[in-house]
Amino acid sequence: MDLKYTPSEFESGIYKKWEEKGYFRSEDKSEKPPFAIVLPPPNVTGALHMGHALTCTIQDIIVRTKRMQGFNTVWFPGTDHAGIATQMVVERELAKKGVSRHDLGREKFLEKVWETADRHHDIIIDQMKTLGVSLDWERERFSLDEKFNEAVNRVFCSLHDKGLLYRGKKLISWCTRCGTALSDLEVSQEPEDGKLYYIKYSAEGSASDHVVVATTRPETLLGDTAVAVNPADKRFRRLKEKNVIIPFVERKVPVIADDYVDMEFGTGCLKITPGHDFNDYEIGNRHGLETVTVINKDGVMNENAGIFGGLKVSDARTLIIEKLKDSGALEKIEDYQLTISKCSRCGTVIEPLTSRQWFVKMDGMAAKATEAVKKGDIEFYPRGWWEQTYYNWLENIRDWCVSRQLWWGHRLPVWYCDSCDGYKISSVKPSAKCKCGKGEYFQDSDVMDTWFSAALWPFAAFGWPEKTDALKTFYPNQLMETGFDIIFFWVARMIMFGIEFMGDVPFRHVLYHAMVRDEKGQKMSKTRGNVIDPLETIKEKGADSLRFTLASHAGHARDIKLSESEITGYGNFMNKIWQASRFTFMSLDGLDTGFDLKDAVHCINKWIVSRLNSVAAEVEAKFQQYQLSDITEILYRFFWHEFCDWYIEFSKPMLASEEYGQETKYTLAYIHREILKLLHPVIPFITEELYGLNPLKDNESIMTASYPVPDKEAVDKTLEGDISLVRDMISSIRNIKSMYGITSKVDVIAISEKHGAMLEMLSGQIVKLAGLKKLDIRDASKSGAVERKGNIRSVLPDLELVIPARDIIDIEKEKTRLGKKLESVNRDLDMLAGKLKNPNFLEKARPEIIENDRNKHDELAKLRRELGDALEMLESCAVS
RNA sequence: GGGAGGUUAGCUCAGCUGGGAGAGCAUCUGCCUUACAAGCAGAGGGCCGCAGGUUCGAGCCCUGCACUUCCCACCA
Repeated sequence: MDLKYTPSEFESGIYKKWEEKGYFRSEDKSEKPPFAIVLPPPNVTGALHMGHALTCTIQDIIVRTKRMQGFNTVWFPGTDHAGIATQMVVERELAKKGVSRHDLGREKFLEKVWETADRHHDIIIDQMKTLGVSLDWERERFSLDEKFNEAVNRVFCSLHDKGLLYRGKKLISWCTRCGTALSDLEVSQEPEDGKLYYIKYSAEGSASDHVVVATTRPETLLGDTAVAVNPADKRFRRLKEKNVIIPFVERKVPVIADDYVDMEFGTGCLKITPGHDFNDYEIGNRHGLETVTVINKDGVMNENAGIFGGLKVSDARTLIIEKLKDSGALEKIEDYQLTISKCSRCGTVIEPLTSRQWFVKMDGMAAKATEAVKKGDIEFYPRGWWEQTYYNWLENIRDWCVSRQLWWGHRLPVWYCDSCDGYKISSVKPSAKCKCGKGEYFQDSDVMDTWFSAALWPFAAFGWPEKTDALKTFYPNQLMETGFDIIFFWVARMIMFGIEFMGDVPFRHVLYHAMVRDEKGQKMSKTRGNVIDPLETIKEKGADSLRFTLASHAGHARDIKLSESEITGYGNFMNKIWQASRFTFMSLDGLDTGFDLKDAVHCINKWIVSRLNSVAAEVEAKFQQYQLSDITEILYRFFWHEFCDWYIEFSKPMLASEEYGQETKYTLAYIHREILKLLHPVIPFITEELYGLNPLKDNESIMTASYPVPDKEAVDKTLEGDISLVRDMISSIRNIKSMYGITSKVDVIAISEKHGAMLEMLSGQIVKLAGLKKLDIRDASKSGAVERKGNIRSVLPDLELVIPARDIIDIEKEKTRLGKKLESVNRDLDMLAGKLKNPNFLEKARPEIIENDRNKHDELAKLRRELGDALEMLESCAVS
């Protein structure tokens, strides 16, 4: 065994072994209870980042724990084709060579995309393996594979049959760069400095009369089909049922009254462009207005824009402003802070325009999805955090535009007739002729929103629409672990489709993880240059260090601030585990592996077993709530500050003793093995490596070992308290020695009523750990002969320590030390006494609280007496 | 505009149905004590964001405010 912890030497080998042995496998049919979780499929757009490392770590911890607990555990792997995102990555690559996707053509372009997707896929899988994920690789799927396509088509057709899918010409968000329609979610609002233009529209039949409208998009006036005012606005009464004339296109449009118009804003007069604005579109619908489209899908003004036709939107705007100025129709320009819609993928300004697209009706499914969470069929963790957000979104949901004018994705299973308006929904080309009798069917060239297929993961992954055993066993999944940023994109839609197509929710629990940020709390991004690369980190510090660090942050906060130094810090813990293991193994010569733990009698051995079981119970409780950060903290503390700092130190003389040697060796090996098991889900590599060296290992891999089940019988709180007193005693002596700068060994007289026997048993260790020459244990009832005067004293509950040190004692120092202690005791005591005197407290507080406070009070009172006594003796000492 | 978080030691965060503030890291001091200097031992450090209120008792509950992060939203 190496003297130092060097993870690079064993991590990759261990992973290979796990894979070869098939430890990640799950069974379609099994006697064991199922535990299913689907990995949120990473996009094949690039390499993994810290966010992926976090989600993988969290899921792997849960999955490994469940597997060791005896569940038929499946962690389902896959990657997502990520339609628009991946297509864009490839388009960018091509753009560097000056090639567009249209230059290549659909088929050639898709070949390129597949190449890219495959390349990224391989990188991603390798990265995940490096991190140690225990995904059931044999089940791996791709969201664009053939079987997935079947499932997607099935759902599409079925939605259509149910009347939940329709084709409609509506105003939609259009990205002119991507050349596709987008769903609401794919549009982000960004603040921008803009201008508000005040433009005169002259009234029909009156050369002098006019209205002024305020707009941020003057170029859309070409598509205006009305001007709206508030019905209550007296200023515009004269124009009721009159027309105004749109400049340039000289169109007469009506002045209409609509409550939507805010009298206070701008001029109180609103230009209505139903063809290019969502509000206007609705107002237009209310008033039966014509919709005029002036902007084409390529972002160029069309023939309806008159002399501006053929200009790009931005150029048209500049020119219009110029011409309005020239004609005197531009009243003024104000600076204005506006929010602008942009394509969340490429940042291009969104053009709302009317287009024929496919929509999924959402309200019915949304209601059921809301209900499922309200009823508790699905629970969100952290509890209650995202529920409100989820409800709000579902309650205000709009129909989902699922068609995309992209090439990379699931092709719509829609077939149009080339000679009439007829169409058919079908996964395969319809064999029959169209009703019209003449036409041939051709397939829609559009593809589906990526999230459409993503919404099927929890059941499509297990073979749906076939009724597979896997589906029967693993649906609903037990858990979905993901980022809260895709709660609408993905989680809500999985829930809706799950209920719709499987008749049950897709998963029981949803665990949301935080966003990984840099140490200053800023988002990690390449442009900021603050990215911590998981692979680099693993190479330098090992996967376990990274995993432990990430897990230590996996509480229920929304942000994680990650720093390199922290990962290094937890690397120290890995080394500590390594070193303690070295000690363990080198101490086990002559171990009887058949020893029965129940035969161990030494209080220290019983104590550490008790502590182990207490800790296992704590971990179990935290695991129930997915409080992984608490688990890492508990285990860190237990391993380092109890097992290493105290147990190992106490065990040293015991290991060599004739009487306790055997039981101590066994206990040491046993505790070591059990802690490794508790730690394994978090830090799988080092624990596997060390488990293999533990003579008590009960199988060839810790992955197949059983997770520690807390044994209540083994927990002895009294014993834990007693040992705690011994620890306090040692700490207290160390404290005194440190204060006085005593480096030599000292004598200590310990006076106790009840703890004599235990102190006697542990005297060897106490002498060593506290740095004593001699420990003299006396019975409190017969301690009269102890000379306290002029000696250093320390008082613990039922334990008084006297250090004969007349020659070194510094009266003033000692007075300060004891005085400080007394002060703090007095403070607590006053507080307690005050409480216990308060009739209101005695009357209203819960009895157990009062009882508890009384006990505390009595204990402190005793301490105070003894401290006072000690101080008094110092005084008399000073005098004499 | 609506909604949800956050504010506790220098930093990162825990703090249970309200019982009287904790951890890790960092800092300071002393130690190469034969598992570990990536270590051991000891110590210091807090108007729990501000102001009210409820209560015998508030870091925790209520109200307001400040700062901050994030969602959602059609004010031209």
